[in-house]
Amino acid sequence: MVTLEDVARQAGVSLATASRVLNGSTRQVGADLRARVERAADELGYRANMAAQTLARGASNVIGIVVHDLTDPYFAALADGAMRAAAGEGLLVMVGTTHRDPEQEIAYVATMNAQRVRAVLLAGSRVSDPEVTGRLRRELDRYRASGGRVACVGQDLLGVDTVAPANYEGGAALARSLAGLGHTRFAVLAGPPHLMTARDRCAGFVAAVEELGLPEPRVVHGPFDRDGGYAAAAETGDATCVFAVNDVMAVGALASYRDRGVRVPDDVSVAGFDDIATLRDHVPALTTVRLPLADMGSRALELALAAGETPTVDHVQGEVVLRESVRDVR
Amino acid sequence: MVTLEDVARQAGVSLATASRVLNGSTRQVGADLRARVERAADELGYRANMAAQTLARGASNVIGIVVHDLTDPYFAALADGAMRAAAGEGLLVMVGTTHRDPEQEIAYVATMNAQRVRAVLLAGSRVSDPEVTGRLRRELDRYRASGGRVACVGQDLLGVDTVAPANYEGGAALARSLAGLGHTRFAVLAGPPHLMTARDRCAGFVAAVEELGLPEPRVVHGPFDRDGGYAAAAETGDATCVFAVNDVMAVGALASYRDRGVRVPDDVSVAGFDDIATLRDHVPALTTVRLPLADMGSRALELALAAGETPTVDHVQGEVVLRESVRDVR
DNA sequence: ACCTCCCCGGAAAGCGGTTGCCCAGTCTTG
DNA sequence: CAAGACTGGGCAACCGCTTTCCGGGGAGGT
Repeated sequence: MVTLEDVARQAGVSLATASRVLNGSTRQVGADLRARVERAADELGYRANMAAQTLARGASNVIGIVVHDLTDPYFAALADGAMRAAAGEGLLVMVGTTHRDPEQEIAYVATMNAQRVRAVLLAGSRVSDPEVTGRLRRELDRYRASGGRVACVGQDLLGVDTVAPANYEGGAALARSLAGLGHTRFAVLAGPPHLMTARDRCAGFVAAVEELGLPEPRVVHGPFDRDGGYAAAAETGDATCVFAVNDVMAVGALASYRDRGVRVPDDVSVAGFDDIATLRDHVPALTTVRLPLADMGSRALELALAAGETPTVDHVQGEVVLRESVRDVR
Repeated sequence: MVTLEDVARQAGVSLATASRVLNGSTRQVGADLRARVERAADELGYRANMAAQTLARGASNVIGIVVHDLTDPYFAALADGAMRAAAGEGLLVMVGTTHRDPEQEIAYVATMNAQRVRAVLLAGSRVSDPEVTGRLRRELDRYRASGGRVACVGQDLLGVDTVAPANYEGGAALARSLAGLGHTRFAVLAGPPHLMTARDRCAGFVAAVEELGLPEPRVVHGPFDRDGGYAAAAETGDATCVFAVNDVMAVGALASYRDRGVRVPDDVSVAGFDDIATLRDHVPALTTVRLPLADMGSRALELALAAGETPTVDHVQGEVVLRESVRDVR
């Protein structure tokens, strides 16, 4: 392991000079010494020890991102947006995946605190359990107390900078669009009852439907993933239009209908939420609410890095995208 | 920022004792002192500074993963597998995305070396440019010279532990299966010419076709992504069966045919490679070569962590999965 | 010719932990 | 009961780098 000292010795200069040459400094170093140091470093294959730099400088150039599941394209897109933004700032990214375990999320915040990362981004839905949220919040406070910055994508209930997708409004807008096509009997594949994102989307949808004076949608709960959508789709009764609270579930629902010989959109219309890029070529093309996921990720990083006294909440609107998975029944 | 010293002072013990209580050690500490330290740490909200620990211990508990693109489900699955394995070992993961820029890949290796990560996993196809590969290799050697471990998913040309999907054999097996269905006129959406993974899959396919005495497939190059597949599909001539060297391209090709009114599989059969989970509900269901991506990711981590004198190369076979996107023309 | 100021090099004090070593007290054990 | 074996606590020397402060020497001013 070659250290700065080795380089300095080989170059015949002091540690200070070598440090100034190799790792940036306001101070100038004479051209000849500078060249000597650079040559020595190159010959020896020197790489600065970042742990030492972090310790000495008291600040690291790493940020942390905590997501539920990288194989879920929703989080992948979010993470990618944040990582591009981070790369633009010269920051490295440390990623944690919780696989939807809130305890893991708390543990990751603690770990990233220990890493003294510059900022932590929490992506993914909060759960409604106040006890868990409280513990997470305490852990975040502890981190912020020592100078850490935090931003969150999802619900605004941690008292930190947040990029909040308009889940409720998106659900409502979608409901109005679908009703506009003449649908009256709706069902919602609502995901887990405690997951805020799922709940808000569902609630917005249901509220809008009722506001239009239409019959209350049947709400079917289940897991938030493809298989959850598949299973829940079996219980949509006589609804002519089904809203799955995310695209991945919607795709599961489509598969379920296909397997059972139910035609989409002829027999039943299906809509999702998120507009996942990987799923855009699905047949039938999925009606959905588009969220600018990559932008949301990079925006979250911006928020975290900006000084911000009082927490900013960025509401981002979704855009209803009507595609062939829904039928105009007027 | 609360330090160990603060905790020690508050607990009225020495630094050494506090360290032994809080950050594990072979040495025992008396029950009363232990309790005092723990209480103090909790009251103060102490979190060990990992940079300091890394420096003092001379080893970090972080591993690095370098992928091309997280939003590509292939890499997401690989990364997820590796991350699960890492979590099982109590390791944290630092992720770098190169967006297919080989220079970025080299830069990330340098950075992760600086971070003194325990191991680096390089996922994603190597390119055939020997100059770039040489520089990457030198950077890796530099890292390994200082005790770093490296494993790679893809081609075995860096002289490190490698998980090598049998791209050539997979392509060949697929060709034989398709020929077995009676197809004779093939085309290959071959991706970029310099990308090893794409090249191997294509080469295996072409070789098997020729070995069967069938006419040489038409090979169309283009980008390795969805749009590349879409564009290339326009140039498949009179082929009755088209092999896209990955699933994402295949989906692009399907979209292209759909847009042009070419029916799949009636007019043309389409096959991909990888068996991406997110795409399994695609219609028509994609014939492909299944790769156990998550396993490959975790296996790569294992290889990297194992002591291994001479580099191990793990060949992983793909499995042809016939689905509706190909037609039996016998 | 002298003084000041600036520029650049080096010595050394941290940054926040870990751990080898010494030491006092308590336990065995012959 | 003396002597060796443990136990558990603390001191202090690092780990590799940054940065403050000090000093020497050359340039510029008078």
